[in-house]
Amino acid sequence: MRADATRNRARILEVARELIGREGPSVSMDAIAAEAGVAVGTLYRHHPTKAALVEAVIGRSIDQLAEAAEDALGRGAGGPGAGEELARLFRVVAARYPVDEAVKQAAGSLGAQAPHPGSGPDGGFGAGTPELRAWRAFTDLLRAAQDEGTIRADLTPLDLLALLAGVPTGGVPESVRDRYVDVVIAGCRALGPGSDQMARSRPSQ
Amino acid sequence: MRADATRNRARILEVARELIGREGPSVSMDAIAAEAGVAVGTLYRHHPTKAALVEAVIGRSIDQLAEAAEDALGRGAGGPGAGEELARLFRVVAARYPVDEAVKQAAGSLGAQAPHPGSGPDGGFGAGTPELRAWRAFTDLLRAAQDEGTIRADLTPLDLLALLAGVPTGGVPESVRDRYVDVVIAGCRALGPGSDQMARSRPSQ
DNA sequence: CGACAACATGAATCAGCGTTCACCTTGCAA
DNA sequence: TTGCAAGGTGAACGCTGATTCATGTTGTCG
Repeated sequence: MRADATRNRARILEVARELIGREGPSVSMDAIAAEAGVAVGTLYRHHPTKAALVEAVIGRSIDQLAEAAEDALGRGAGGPGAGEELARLFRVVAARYPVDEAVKQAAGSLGAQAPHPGSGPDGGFGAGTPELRAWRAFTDLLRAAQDEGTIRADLTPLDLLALLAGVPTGGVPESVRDRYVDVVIAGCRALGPGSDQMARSRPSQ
Repeated sequence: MRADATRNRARILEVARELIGREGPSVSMDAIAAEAGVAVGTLYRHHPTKAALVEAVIGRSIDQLAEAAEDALGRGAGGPGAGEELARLFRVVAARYPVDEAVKQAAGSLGAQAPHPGSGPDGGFGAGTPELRAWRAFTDLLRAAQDEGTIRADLTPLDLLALLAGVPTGGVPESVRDRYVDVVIAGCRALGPGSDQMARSRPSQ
């Protein structure tokens, strides 16, 4: 593949992500092309259709989300901090999401589409894809938090994604957004006895 | 006003609400007109623009939401059941929302748009509108729940609307949806014993 | 340095959608 | 019953935006 092609491919994805995040998935191909400094035709060389481009952007974002989960797992695994790491992860992702509305919607529909009963351990991703590795981290982190009793046991990874996606972020000031995240995190905490202990473990950001 | 005009006006609103709920605010005016059994021109006779039509639909929905709140207030006022009534209200509304995605978005952006500091007691509605009466019920119900210590004191009515709007409902089976509502409600509950201090720092309407 | 395949260009095409308006229909008051 | 204004109709217009493709440009390999 030619060098300029690779460069353009990267820049297109980057610009597309920013514009889709800022103005929603309805940005025109022309706008993306202009911002990227290429002609529309170039967009179509790398992505057969607009839907494909959007999908590529979303895929990359979900990938990054899962990688952050892998990081968190690395820090919180084995120890008692799984729930805390999950909360931190929520904050990080939510903070990044304001420029990423489209991804939110995608994540939400992920939770909607996947057949909850038998979605399997791979979350619907093909075996061997880079997503799979990171997705597993996300799943494992959740399981660890549930095992230690910090997070409600009846929540699936997809539930978490969907809930996270539901946090209203569009145009909301940071302080308010944090409050929303707080609420959702608090709601994910395990109920019943012992929950007073968790009151103390409020996300210390 | 002629009889058939009134009939059409009602039918248009009804159909518009259903279609917007089912397919999002991007349904074409032609589709609405066809489903309602009228010509496009008739739509424009009653609503000067598409945005106006959508706004009318959304307004009616928010109105109904607030009226349900008034009901709940009637049952839970004065007594210790304010928080419980609020939870019930959440469930009712969330159950109705699956056919009402557009309203969700609108409610969410409501929370986003309103200048949180000084949005006043009327939630942005004009004085004297039917919305105002019902909106107040919603506000009062929340305040009652906060005073009795059931709901976090730092949540405003708009926050509740936004959070409620955030519950993913699109294509989600009822059982899952209920779980999501559970999480959000749980998150809205007042925190541990030491947190009642915040009651005083409630944003003053 | 060629030469060629890969790549980029952007005007043209096609489709959908909001909106308008000149022209019929019809409820209803006189 | 009749007149007519309120109401309804739907083809036409203008615009936006996705997609194509004939043509021009440029990396890169021998």
